[in-house]
Amino acid sequence: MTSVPTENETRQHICGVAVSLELIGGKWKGVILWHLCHKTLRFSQLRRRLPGVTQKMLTQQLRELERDNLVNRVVYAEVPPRVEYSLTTLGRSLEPTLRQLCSWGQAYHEDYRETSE
Amino acid sequence: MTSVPTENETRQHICGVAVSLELIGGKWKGVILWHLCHKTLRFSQLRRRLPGVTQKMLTQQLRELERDNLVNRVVYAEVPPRVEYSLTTLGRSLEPTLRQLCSWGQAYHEDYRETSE
DNA sequence: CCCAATAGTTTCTTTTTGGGTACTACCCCA
DNA sequence: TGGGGTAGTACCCAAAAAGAAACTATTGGG
Repeated sequence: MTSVPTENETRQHICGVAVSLELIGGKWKGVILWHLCHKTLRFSQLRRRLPGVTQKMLTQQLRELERDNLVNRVVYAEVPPRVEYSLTTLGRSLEPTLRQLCSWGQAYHEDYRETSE
Repeated sequence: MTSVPTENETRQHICGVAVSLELIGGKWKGVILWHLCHKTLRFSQLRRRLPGVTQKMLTQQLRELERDNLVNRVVYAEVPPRVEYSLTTLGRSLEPTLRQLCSWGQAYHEDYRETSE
């Protein structure tokens, strides 16, 4: 199971790769999840870790991750407000994949700097 | 190395996850690579395996994958034309990651069908 | 002579994604 | 009284991604 699709198995069989990429693709989601792998973070901490993200984008992406059951959002009724984001069990199950994406991407970046420099 | 970034390591250190997702993100690239993991395919074969893809999108995505050194494009000077796409060594190094994305996505799809049905 | 098949390109349009700016509410603190 | 920190919303706009449709070249086959 979950193997490369064979010649005659390509019918209406949902592609797991497509499903995953719909959930963690886009400019911010993968990176958000990766930071939350490390530890629970509040909104402003996450924001500081994502150079260039706007409040709107961060909120939006977090809401979608929450909707997709990858991230927990916990609001503390304090002043100033505190909202903490953490991975759900399902989100945590992505950790090995994120780890691989991270190390592959770093290796790529190191080996292929020349193309962009 | 390639671990979850620690509190005081978050400076200008490129995020591998972001690099990877830039390369394999989008609606088609991951799936294209996944099919090419299995075997070399010509344009029309790939097209049939990607329900809904237009010629334009497929060409465009393949050109980008080629530019990023993940895919080889070999043109045979025949009539009718034949162009074969295969993974480069670098592309092949993504196989474990794609495998994980695939099985994670399939599991997600099976467990969370209820939300969309 | 016309059609089919392959691997595209071109142009136009729509949809999705991302981003800028301003605004809110709450309370503490000086 | 007013500024700062937190976690947002609302509204509008630009850019990028995706898609639809029509067009090209080539040559073998009927």
